[in-house]
Amino acid sequence: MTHHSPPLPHGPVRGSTSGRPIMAILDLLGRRWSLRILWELRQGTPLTFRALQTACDAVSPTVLQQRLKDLKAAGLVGHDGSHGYALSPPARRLLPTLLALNDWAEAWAKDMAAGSEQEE
Amino acid sequence: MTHHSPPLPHGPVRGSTSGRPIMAILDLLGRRWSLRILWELRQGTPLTFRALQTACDAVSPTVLQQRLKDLKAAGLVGHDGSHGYALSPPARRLLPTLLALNDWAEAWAKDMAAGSEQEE
DNA sequence: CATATCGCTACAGAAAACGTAGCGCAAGAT
DNA sequence: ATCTTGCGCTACGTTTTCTGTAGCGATATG
Repeated sequence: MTHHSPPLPHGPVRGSTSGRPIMAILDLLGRRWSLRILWELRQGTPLTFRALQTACDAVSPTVLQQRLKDLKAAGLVGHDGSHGYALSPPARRLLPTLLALNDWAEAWAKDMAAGSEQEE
Repeated sequence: MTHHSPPLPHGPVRGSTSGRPIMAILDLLGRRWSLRILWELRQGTPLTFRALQTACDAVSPTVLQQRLKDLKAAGLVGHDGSHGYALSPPARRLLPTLLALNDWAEAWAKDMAAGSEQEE
């Protein structure tokens, strides 16, 4: 486990000392389950720790905890004690991009299916 | 190193057996350096293995090789022997989303800077 | 031949993720 | 008051992934 510093918009992150925000978010989202967590929270309704764990296919609580910590430090998720975890306002502004990714993925799947018609 | 199966649009991936394309891409992009590689290739000009390695802050060749293999299997990058690695047409359609992420990150950085004015 | 760069691999050590178990706490039911 | 249920979260040993460094064979150029 140990303590790594969670990536913040400025300041050095893995793979870049430039402090460019894109590098921080690329680092943060490039960790296992980060993107998935945002995806599962996209509906807007808060999810409890355990509900989130279930939604993420029984991800181990250790990583989920670590990731939520990272995402909280980055100001992307908040935890309302009585309701659960939810996206912060900045994170909600990321949703269109996430949905665009989903659309892209659908088209990509079709491409791949078409492109491998003769093989396998 | 061991061989995991790279995530493909359909078929089971880590954290989901549904075969939904979004799950596959969330898995693939949620691996270290995946997003960064796409980012560094965004300009369109092919990069050699070593140039890409340099661009990604001296990422170890083992992972870069592994990631390129995954991304190739997913049809996101191609390797023209004489020029280098470059984004495939489907991956190029992902670029607007990547640039949107960049824009979002800039705004996010401002949010964070403003939100932590009184602390630290 | 000597040099240089290419893509890529080997390998050992470090870090991250996994899976399982269970803690302390709070609210509801009996 | 006790029993139960679900909560957030932690411990800990195992497995997987990533890292860092070195260097291979191939190709090109002098």
